[in-house]
Amino acid sequence: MTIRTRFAPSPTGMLHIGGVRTALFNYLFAKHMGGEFLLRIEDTDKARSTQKAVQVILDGMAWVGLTPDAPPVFQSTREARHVEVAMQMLAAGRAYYCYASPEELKEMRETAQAEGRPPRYDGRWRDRDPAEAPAGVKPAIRLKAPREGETVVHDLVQGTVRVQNTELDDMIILRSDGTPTYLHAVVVDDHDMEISHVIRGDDHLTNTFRQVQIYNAMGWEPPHFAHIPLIHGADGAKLSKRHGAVSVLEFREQGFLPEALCNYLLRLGWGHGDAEFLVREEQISLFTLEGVGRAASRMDYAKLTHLNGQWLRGANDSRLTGDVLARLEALGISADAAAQRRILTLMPGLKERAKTLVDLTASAAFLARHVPLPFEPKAEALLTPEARAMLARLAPVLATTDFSAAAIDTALRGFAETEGLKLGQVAQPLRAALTGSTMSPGIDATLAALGPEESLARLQAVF
RNA sequence: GUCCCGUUCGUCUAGAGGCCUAGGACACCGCCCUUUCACGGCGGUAACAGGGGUUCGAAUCCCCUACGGGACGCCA
Repeated sequence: MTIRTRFAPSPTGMLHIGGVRTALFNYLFAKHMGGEFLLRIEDTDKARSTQKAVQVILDGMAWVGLTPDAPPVFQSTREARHVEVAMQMLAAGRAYYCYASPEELKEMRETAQAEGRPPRYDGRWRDRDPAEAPAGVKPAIRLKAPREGETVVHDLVQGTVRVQNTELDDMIILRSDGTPTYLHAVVVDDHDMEISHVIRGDDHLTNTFRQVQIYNAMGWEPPHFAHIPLIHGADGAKLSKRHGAVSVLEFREQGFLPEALCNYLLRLGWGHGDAEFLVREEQISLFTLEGVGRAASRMDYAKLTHLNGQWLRGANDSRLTGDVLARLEALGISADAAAQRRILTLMPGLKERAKTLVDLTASAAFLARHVPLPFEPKAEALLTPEARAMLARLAPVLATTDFSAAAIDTALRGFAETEGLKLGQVAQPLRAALTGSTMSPGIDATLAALGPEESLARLQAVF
């Protein structure tokens, strides 16, 4: 049997980070098993679904590198099939028309709650002759669920979970307007798409019992289920906007690399020994559902940030430079060809110090600026009259070097010695004059990246 | 209210009856490295929710309690 998983988001306008994790688990499981990963857009709620919202999902998936193995399936295009299956169930006596009004249903729920019973449909049309149907009322179609025994789900994460059938009621599969309900559509689609493993958030666990009943009614083999815990915010409550970023787009804007985000999301609720830093290939070979925890885990932005720093350090310099350039542009700082070269040259030193692309951009900005440099207060303070005089003596010394990092380092050490200064006493004012800041990559590398003309111009500006 | 699920350092986790004096990572605190800031290195603080069993022996198995989460729509 082919292993086939799917990620089935509804287009609500954003791709939630919890959804990304669900998608990642589906993807890794499928790849680990040598199977396929599919995408299904659950756009049956016409009011909420827009082409733009769909695009957000597709872009987000592409960004995190979770490419489905087939074009996405749009649930809205499958309505006729959902109806067809409902009709088959009706014909087979596994479903029935229900003419109960919304008011009746509301009343049913309220009295049940008041009596301490679970709020359930009482099955009043289950065995009634359709001839008794009230005139002019369009019926919904309900599943004729078993009333005795229990329904069992062998969940690959949660273990065997069973529920008494008396706890379940006859769910609606087709609304009175003829449209399928979500629970029904999902079952039909998963069956038709030949999904072997349904891996989804554990908020769907209780839905699963009802879905299994549909499989049973149709005589279909249900897929394997794996319900993974949800992600919570730092306070333990369901992750929401007040906890910080939740949409993948926000993480992208905040300067996180997709690799880092995926790495973090994987480690959230899944572990494999002491492994922390994992590239996609390792993720695929190591991922199993047995490693998935059963408890919800809390989002920890600090750890994500740390991981992002690690990924940043390992990232390709020209890739990072490209991103930094785009971000500088967005900040209104345009980098000419020379500035672009400087950024690329200094990138190894820059990325070592950054945690996010936002940090990285901020630390690279000085390379694109021009002579009246903006100075941070601390940098300004370093440029005392004595320091400026010292830099004036230093400039000609530097000018004699070939401006390689090594030559600059030698020259600086020699200069400090003749001046009777510690290296730091030379380097810090120098750094301030060149960068406008008190921190930067090594001063030798910084000088080398800036080049002789620009470096000397910046020094002259503070004499 | 009813049903379902869960509970190891602050957080993410390792741990499948003796290897646990409970390991790693983030965060935090020291020290080292050092031209700044980072990185890196070394060290430290810090957890088996509580109570009963079972067993020679329990973080690991069972029960109860507490707490947390989820689900109970003609939403998805």
